[in-house]
Amino acid sequence: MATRTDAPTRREQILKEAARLFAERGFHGVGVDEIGAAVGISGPGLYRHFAGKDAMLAELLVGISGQLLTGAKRRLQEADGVASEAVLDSLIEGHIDFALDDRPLITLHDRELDRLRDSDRKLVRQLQRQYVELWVEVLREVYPGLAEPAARSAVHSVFGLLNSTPHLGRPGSLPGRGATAQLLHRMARGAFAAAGTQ
Amino acid sequence: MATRTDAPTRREQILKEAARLFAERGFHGVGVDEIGAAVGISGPGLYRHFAGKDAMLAELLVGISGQLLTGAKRRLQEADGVASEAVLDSLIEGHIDFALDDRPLITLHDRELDRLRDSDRKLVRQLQRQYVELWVEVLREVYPGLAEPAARSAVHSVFGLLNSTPHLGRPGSLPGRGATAQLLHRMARGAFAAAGTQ
DNA sequence: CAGGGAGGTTAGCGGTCGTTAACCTGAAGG
DNA sequence: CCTTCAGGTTAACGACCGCTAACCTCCCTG
Repeated sequence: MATRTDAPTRREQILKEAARLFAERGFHGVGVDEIGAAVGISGPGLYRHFAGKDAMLAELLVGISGQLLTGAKRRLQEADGVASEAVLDSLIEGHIDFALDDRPLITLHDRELDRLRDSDRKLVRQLQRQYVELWVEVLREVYPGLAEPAARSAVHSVFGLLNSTPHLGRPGSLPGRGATAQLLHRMARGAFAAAGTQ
Repeated sequence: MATRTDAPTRREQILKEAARLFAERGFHGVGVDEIGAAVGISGPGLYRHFAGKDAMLAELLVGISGQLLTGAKRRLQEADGVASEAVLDSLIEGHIDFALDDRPLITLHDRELDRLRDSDRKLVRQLQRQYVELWVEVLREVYPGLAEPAARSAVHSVFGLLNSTPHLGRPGSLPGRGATAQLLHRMARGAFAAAGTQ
């Protein structure tokens, strides 16, 4: 884990605030002036850092999809030779960490995809598909009887389950991050088990 | 089941098309001219049927929440004296039917709530909360060991699982409606079981 | 110390969008 | 047969929004 200690760049500040605002009010519901104000500059000032409002969304969505995929690939590589069950657990854990720590991004991820330029959307879709296929492979190792279409549906459904964290109330009304993560993990495994047996 | 056989009113046509468009491109991403064109009239023509664009969204969201709650109450009443397990199954079945048959509405339901006027949003939230509480009660009858906060989290998560249907590809690439419904049902039960035991 | 680029500012343009105004039309009712 | 009204139409207004233009001000560097 290469933890960042240096201060975030202006670009990163902007992306973070833009993600929050987009998640709260939707891409079209947020003006560039608001995004600028959130980082203490005027709206047009943003154009020193991004080609346009679309470019911010694109960078966010490509970034999320890429991060998820990269993280999953790393987990798979690290767990070479390990039991499939443990790999599946590792994938679930990674996704939960992401869902709990980057709620706005998780929200955007499946909500504003259609607002992207064609080329960006295709890229994001491709990354997402790879991520799903990776899960499907591991899942079918754990449950060999599971047909591929059913496995894909099961993976999408568990993503829906894990990505429900934004609906779980503000962080604080929850029983605590650890307990929530454990609950989600158990439920995901339970859902997969129910999909894979019978 | 009081199946409608008469032709849909103009209002209903508009609501249906508006729901589809809002789900596809977001509330702010759709213009009134487009909604009008979808039912064969001009944009301003809509104002003979609705006070404004906001009013369409409000009616959609209030309608969804009300329908879900009403359906759930009916199911609970019909199943008086029946085992809690069967009641839970009935709730799940009802929610799945809704998610599979009214995908655009399911999408809107948790996506565009913040675009509502304060009073409408409060109403929708109240209906949603009642719906959740109803599930929580039944769930805790089936799994008495489950604490209330955990039960609420579990219910929200299972909603996320069931509401993932829009991500499962167009209806046709699926293994068939019946099979999909069964898979979702099994996974929901599996997730609840995992939440409720240990 | 000159100069140049990075990173701001404000003013304003062009387009879009929700909404209103004014007008039209066909069918129903007395 | 005249009236009324539900349900349309087009034109246009005002607001907002993304983006560009033009300008300013540090700070770094040769």
